[in-house]
Amino acid sequence: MEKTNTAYETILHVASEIFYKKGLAGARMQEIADLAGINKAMLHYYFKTKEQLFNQVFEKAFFSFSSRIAEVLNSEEPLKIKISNYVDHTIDALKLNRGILIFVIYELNVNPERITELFAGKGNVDFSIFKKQVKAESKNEVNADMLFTDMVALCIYPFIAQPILKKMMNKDEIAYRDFLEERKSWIKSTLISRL
Amino acid sequence: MEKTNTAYETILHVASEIFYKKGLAGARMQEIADLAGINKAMLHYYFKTKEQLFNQVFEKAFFSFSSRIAEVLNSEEPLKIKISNYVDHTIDALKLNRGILIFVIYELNVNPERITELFAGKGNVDFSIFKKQVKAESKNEVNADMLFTDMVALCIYPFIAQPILKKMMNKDEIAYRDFLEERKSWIKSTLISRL
DNA sequence: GTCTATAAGCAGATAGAC
DNA sequence: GTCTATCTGCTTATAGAC
Repeated sequence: MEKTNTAYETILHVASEIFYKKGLAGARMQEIADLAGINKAMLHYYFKTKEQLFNQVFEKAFFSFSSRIAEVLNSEEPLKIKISNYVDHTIDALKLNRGILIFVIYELNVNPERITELFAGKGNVDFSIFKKQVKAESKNEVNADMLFTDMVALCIYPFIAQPILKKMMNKDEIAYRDFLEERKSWIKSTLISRL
Repeated sequence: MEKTNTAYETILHVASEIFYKKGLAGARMQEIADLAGINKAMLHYYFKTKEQLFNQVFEKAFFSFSSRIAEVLNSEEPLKIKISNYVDHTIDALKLNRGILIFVIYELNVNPERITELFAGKGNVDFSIFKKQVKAESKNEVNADMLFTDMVALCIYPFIAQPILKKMMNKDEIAYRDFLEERKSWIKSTLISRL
């Protein structure tokens, strides 16, 4: 599929891969230029500075997480359906690309002030809706903060610790993918048993 | 190698703080020297290269996690006690220093080959003991891989995502610390209900 | 828009006196 | 062990021709 991407988009794409792997300080403009098939001068023509390029990459990456969370928290679905959807979508997405997860976690902690900036922008998540719903749809007066924290934790941790868990549990690539797939129903049953 | 020097210890300590915050590529030898109260030449006298210093810092940080996990997995305690101890110790330790967590996660993913090296060394964790114990002490034929993954996930995620969770849940420093404390019993009850 | 060449500055590492 | 001065190479960024 030969879609003529603009140079701008091509750069953003390859820059993502480099920044995911090496972070802001470790990435090299030369390497990004090489991967994009242009030279450094052209790269600086499209993005004045490295930081500027980095910011574009980060915002895009962050948005891919916050939008999914916002979707779950703000939709009209019943709670159990919401949870089930979140688990499935998150695990499927991270199976395709877990590099983005480490990247966002790291940068969010290296530069936490950025969060304020990003949260002020569009697509804000409204936690109060979720809280009300938990109150209405659970029988056990579940703490919504705990439930939400668990939901995200159980889904993303196996990707964060993937290299070390694979090693510890002695699983190869295929066995680990099966493990991740199995976790979907395991997580759902854990979360729903709390309601 | 004789490493009983005070300067040696001081350097390792301040280097940790810098590397935790900025990673290998982002850290500056000058900054480490300044914080340690020496100059760059002296720094290179004690640690020939930046990588060498980094490796020492990383191994120490990694060991602080793996030793606690090994302790839990290999001890003679009943399963429920083990789990309870792990939750308490992990949350207490991370309350004091969460920077180390982000650091280890990042470097473990940036350079996963390092794991092989470290796992081959001392203090290796033996997962099979834990597996046998779960089989013996649980009534529901619980999947030990899942249980272990959940245990770690539920404890460390609130520290990984601390800045963003604080923002989302609208908690200040004190409220967040209370939340973390509350999680101890919440997590234990979640895990034990699975057994 | 695209390129070559180069400026400007920084960071890791060493030489060598004391 | 400790210091000053310096080397060397790399990296971002720009100037300017086409």
